[in-house]
Amino acid sequence: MARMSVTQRRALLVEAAIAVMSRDGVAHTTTRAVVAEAGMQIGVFHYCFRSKEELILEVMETISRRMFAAVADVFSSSTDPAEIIHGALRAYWGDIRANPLQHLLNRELTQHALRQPGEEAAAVAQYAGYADGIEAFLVEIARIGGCTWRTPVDELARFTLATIEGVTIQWLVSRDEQMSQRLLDHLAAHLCADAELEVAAEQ
Amino acid sequence: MARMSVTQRRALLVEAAIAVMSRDGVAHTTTRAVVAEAGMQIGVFHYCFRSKEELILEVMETISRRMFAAVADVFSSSTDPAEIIHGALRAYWGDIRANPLQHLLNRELTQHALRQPGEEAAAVAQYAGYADGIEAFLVEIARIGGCTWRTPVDELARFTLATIEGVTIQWLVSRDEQMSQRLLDHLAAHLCADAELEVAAEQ
DNA sequence: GTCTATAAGGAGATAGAC
DNA sequence: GTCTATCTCCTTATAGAC
Repeated sequence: MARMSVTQRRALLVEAAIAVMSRDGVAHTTTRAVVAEAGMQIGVFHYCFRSKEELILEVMETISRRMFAAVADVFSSSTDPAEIIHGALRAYWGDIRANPLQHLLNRELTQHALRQPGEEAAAVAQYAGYADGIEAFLVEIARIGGCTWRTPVDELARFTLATIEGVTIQWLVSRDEQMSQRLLDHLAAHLCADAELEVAAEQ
Repeated sequence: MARMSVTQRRALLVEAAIAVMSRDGVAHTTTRAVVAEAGMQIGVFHYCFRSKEELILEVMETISRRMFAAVADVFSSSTDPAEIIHGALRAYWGDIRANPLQHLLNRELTQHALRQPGEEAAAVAQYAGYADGIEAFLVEIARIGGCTWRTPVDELARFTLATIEGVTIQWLVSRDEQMSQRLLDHLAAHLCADAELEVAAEQ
C-alpha cells in the first residue's frame, strides 16, 4: 500500500469504523472489518491505534462533533423564536431521516462507554456537550428574538434534550413518521409557550 | 444437580441472565457466566434454550413485564390528577434509583434487538407496550379525575414516554439527582397543564 | 512504514458417557 | 435429564520479515 501518514490513516480508519459500526452495530464490528472497509491490511491497525477501544473513543468524538453541524446553520433563517425552533427541529429531523443508523450507533456508543470501566467520562462528556449546545442555542434564540425563558435555561435545555432523544429512539424503533412529527411539533409548541416577550424598553 | 423441570430451569436461568447482564452488560454476558450465576453446569444451557438469542428474548419480555409492576399501585393513592401524575413519576423514579443497571440493560436489549436481523419485532413490541401502558394510564387519570386531555392521548402518551426515557438516560450518564428531579417535575407540570376540567354536568 | 503469520484466549454449540 | 469434554470458529493483539 502507498505510504501514508499515520494521522491520515487514523482519519480513514475512523471513517471506515463509522461506516461499519453504523451498518452492523458496535457489538458486531471487528477491527478486521474496519481495516477491510478502509482497504487496508489487518497489521496496519495497531500502529495507528493503541487498541480497538482507542478507535471507538475517537469515533465517539467525531460523531458528536458532526451532530451539531447538522443544525448549525439554522440561525440565518429568521429572527422569530418560533420559526428558529421549528427550523432547528426540522433540521435535526432531516439528519435523523438521512442517517438513522448513525443515530442508532450514537446510542450504542454511549452505552458502550458506560459499560467500559474507566470510560464513563466519555459518555458524560458526550451528554454535557449536547446539553450545553442546546442551552447555548436557547440563549441565542432569546437574544435574537428579544424574549426570555420562563424556565431556567439549563433545565429547559436538558428537558429538550431528553425529549428529542426519546422521540429519536421511538422513531428508530417504530419508524412512525407521522407520530414523530407530531411529537416534535408538541415539543416546539411547549418551547414556544415557555418564551416570554420582553418588555420593550427598560430605563 | 437435583432434578428439576426444564420450565423451572428456564426461569432460574432468566433470573441469572438478568443479574449478569445488569452487572456486566449484554455485550459481555456469556452463556457460561449465566449458568455459573445460576449454579448450573454449562451443558444444561442448550436443552433449556435453543440458543443464547432465545434467552435474551425471554429476558426482554420478563423485564418489560416487571417495569409496569413498579408503578401499578399508584392509583390507590388519590383521585386528583396532579397527585396521581406526581405519584406515578415518583414511583418510576424510585425504581430507577433502586435498579439503575436494570434500566441500562433495558436500553441495551432494545438496541440488541434492533441490530439482530429478524428481531426488530421484539423492540417494536417492547415500545408499543410502554406507549399503550402510559396511554391507558392517562385515560384512567382522566376518568378518575373527571378531566379530559387537550392533546390527543396517544400523542401525549408517546411524548411522556419519550421524555421519561430521555430523563432516564441523562441520569444514568450524569447521576445528577437534582436535575433529574427538576426534569420530571417539569414533565409533570406539562401534563397537568394539558388536563382540562370537564364541565360538571351534561344534560 | 507495511505486511504476513501466528500467538493466546475466549465464544457458542454439540457429542456422548452416565 | 445431567454433566464432562471438546469441536469449531473468530477475536484482539503481536512478532518479525521486508
